[in-house]
Amino acid sequence: MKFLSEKNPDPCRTFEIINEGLSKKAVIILMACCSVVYEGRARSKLGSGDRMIIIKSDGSFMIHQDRNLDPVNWQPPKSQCKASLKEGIMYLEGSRRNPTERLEVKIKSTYMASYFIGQDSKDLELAGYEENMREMVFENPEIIEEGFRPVNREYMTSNGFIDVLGKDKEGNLVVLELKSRRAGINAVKQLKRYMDSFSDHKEFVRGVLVAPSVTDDASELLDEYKLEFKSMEPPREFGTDKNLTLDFFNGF
Amino acid sequence: MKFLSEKNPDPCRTFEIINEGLSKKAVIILMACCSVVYEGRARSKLGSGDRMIIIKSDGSFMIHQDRNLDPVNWQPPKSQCKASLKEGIMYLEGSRRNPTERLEVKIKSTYMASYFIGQDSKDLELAGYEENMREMVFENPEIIEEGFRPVNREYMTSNGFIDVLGKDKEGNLVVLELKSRRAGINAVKQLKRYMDSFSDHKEFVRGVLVAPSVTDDASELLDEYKLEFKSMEPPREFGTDKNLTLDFFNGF
DNA sequence: CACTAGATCTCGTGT
DNA sequence: ACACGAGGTCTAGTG
Repeated sequence: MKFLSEKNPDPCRTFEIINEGLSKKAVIILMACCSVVYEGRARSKLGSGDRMIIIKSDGSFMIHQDRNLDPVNWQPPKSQCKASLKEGIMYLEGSRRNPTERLEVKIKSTYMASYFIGQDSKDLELAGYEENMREMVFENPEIIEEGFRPVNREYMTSNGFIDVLGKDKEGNLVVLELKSRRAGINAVKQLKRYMDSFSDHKEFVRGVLVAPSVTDDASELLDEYKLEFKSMEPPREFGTDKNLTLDFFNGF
Repeated sequence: MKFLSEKNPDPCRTFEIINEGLSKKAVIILMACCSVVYEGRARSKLGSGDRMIIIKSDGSFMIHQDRNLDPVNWQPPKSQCKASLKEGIMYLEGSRRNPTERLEVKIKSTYMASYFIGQDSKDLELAGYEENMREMVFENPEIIEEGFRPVNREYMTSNGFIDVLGKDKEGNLVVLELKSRRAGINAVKQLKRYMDSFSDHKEFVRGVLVAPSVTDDASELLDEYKLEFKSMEPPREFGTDKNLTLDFFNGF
């Protein structure tokens, strides 16, 4: 990895380092005392304080305080970033169109200015999502109940897409609503709305909420609507190489 | 601001710097080649690559790649973070309970290790939200229409909270659904659901979607449901000092 | 380009 | 602690 890092650079030198980093498509990291204004989808201002400023090579621009996961101000990937020096003071501007928005950072003093050019080709492999549950239901329908057969995934109704539409062993239509986390009343209402789009259907239609667990009020609402609940955890195997899961915390 | 930053520290020195930063409740920043595994609400693994690792003083823990706004792996505020050295290799672990989850980072090599102890007491001031619209409607009801009087905010129905419930000059109940941005069909459906909870009401009830604009399909749906639309921009004044908005981009 | 729906959403707020 | 709603949500996937 190529990188440059300097401590307590003056505004002029900070300006140089940032421009060098921008032209090299590096990841830029500043620790600085700064104030921020934003105008675009909303509008915000942030008074003076010590923060971390990050500009990534894809145009992502973030200002992080010493608290919270989320940046206090930011600009999404592909935004234009440029530095400027006015009357000896450094400004950073991130802007984009569609929607039009602008972020301006006034740098009072810089404690550290750095940029990094590294290698990172690997993407995250993930498991434990609703999508994985859907796959599992199609691969092994019996986990819903004996005789269950999935028919459609992402079945379109006037009230949105049904996660899984299937039939039980009696031939009744079954609407599945999948949630990878504990389901609340909104999940039940969502399922109910899907059920409503079958209100003109002649035969009986079952609705089943499939999730690891439900909240108490959601459970009551299920009873009220005569809907069912099936407890299921989202599968946690990685797609490609199942052996990876055997020594998950050792062999990485 | 107090800080320490070293280039290319060996694993042992990296270990020291991180422990120093943790004990001082500093913000720690590492640039390192690392691999990551996560297990908790979901499960993930990330192969080797150059990344930025941030540990904030509130326990927030993030691994950022050179792309995207969001960290590729993370642990929320208040999680426990500790470093360890096994057979000359540095590991970072972030963990918490409720839900139980664990993030482990294996550090192959460190390009830079730093920690910072700064001052930042300022919080973000925001404007341009639904809440501000609601305030505006209560302070100046005539902007909805002549004779309009707000009665309740956050009025509870079986289908959720109504943004603003009021009466028009004829005494008819009026349900307002506020959106700070262009409203789509979901906003109309939401308003429709609120209207449904008044279906047993004897008198006529009006439903008005209040937003800067609506999408075409939302407009059609409004007609179909016999609901109204009132164009309104969210206010963009800051709560405390309205003068701030006059020279928004100058006086910061 | 828009629109949809999920997320280790995060974050605040109310109970 | 839990549940719920809003977000400058972000992000990936379709049409």
